[in-house]
Amino acid sequence: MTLSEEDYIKSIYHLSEFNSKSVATNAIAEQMKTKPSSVTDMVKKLSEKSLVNYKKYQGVSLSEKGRLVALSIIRKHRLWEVFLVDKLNFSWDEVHVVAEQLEHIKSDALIDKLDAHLGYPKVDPHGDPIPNKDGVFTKSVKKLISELPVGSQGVCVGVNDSSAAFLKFLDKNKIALGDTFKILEREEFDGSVTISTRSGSINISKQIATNLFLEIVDEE
Amino acid sequence: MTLSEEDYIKSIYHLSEFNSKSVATNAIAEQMKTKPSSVTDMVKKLSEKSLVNYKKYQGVSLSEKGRLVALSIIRKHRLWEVFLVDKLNFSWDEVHVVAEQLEHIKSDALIDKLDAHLGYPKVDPHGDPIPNKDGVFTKSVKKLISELPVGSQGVCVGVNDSSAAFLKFLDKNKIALGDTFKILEREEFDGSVTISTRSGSINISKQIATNLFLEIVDEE
DNA sequence: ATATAATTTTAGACAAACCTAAAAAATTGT
DNA sequence: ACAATTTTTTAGGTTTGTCTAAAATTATAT
Ligand SMILES: [Mn+2]
Ligand SMILES: [Mn+2]
Ligand SMILES: [Mn+2]
Ligand SMILES: [Mn+2]
Repeated sequence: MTLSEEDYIKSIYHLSEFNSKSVATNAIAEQMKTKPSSVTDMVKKLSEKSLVNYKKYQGVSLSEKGRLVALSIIRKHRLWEVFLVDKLNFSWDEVHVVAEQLEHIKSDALIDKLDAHLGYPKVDPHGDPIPNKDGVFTKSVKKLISELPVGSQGVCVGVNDSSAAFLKFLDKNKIALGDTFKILEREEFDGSVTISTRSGSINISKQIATNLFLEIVDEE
Repeated sequence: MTLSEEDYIKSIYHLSEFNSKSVATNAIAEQMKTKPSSVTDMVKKLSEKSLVNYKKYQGVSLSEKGRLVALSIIRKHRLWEVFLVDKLNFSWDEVHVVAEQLEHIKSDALIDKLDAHLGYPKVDPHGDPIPNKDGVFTKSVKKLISELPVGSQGVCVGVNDSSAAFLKFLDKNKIALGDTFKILEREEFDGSVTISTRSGSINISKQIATNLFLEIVDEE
């Protein structure tokens, strides 16, 4: 598999991660920052290799084989992110671009040993699950703050957007994974939400609320 | 710089490391496992970029700019090798192929932090020096066993051949970097050498003797 | 010195991954 | 229903790095 093929496979995986339907050529082009015609070329090649299901004009979806390839790249990406943060002291907003390169290094022994060296982590620095060798991972029961009712309380376990801009914003506002938040109030007008934190309560915009995952704590 | 350009630059560096003359097209082709015509193409491109000095039919040599590029890749290669051996418990015969990929990862911050994480090592697992950021490294005063007179005593500090086959041979014969050897006898007939080790004395073939470096210990 | 051999370069092709422009198909609005 | 718009594909080209075969140059041997 070439680097480019791997990035396309990963892109298709992420685009179909939640809606499960087939992915549009234009959507892939946008995510990969290429032109739709380039996507068509690549999709044909991936189809030849039985990595995707493709019929002209009908969009594309990963085959089981393609899904496993995607998960093995995602496994590598996230393990490297853990390494960069835990061992090399990168901050969580810097690791994505580097992991984007490291994920393509080909060596099973390397990933096995890296996994062991890191103590078999289950999630990456952004709270995303790390699949095991066989592509198995536990999808945690996390919900976006924007989708939770007022009164909910939970631990912040992940971000929906892992752009450096968003992560730096969180750092600046002293919001980190592992923090416990309670949803105090939602403003119907603009969708902003007031949450309680260790250091008092703050109001976060709707955009922030749609990018922060909580794992609900039972309120007995 | 593309991955391929980097590998060519590194190859030219290694081929001119000791003889200092210009490097032949065929020599590069052999090392890179490509055809001479491919080398000519690439050498023209590198010449365009002022990374090498090249005149038709006259061979090629690195420019100062090219030399610095070579050393920065070698720095990355060797730092990754240290990481693989020291942190991930690879054996010294397994690391070269993986480092061959890792050396092309582009991130200055990554290499700086890796260097710090490893405690600023001066040599790689094969005894080869690690250049600093500016391409400076101390070339140690090591000599091949085959070039030393009988009676010399020194510490084994490096290998000339880092192929897995040779390194495994050394492991099997309990020869490791850091061991102290004394050259007891040289057989003129076949160039084999008898050396004393901790565990007695052994006879090594001329081929082995031309691939092991000693750093001479003053014999006061 | 000159024929022979080896080395190096050129010419022309190919695959991978991208592009632009135009054509084809699907979707949408009235 | 069907015209307009959007999406997707096709056709044809480019760049990078490779190849084979042939030509040019340099080195070697008698
Ligand atoms: Mn990538
Ligand atoms: Mn991540
Ligand atoms: Mn390499
Ligand atoms: Mn080495």
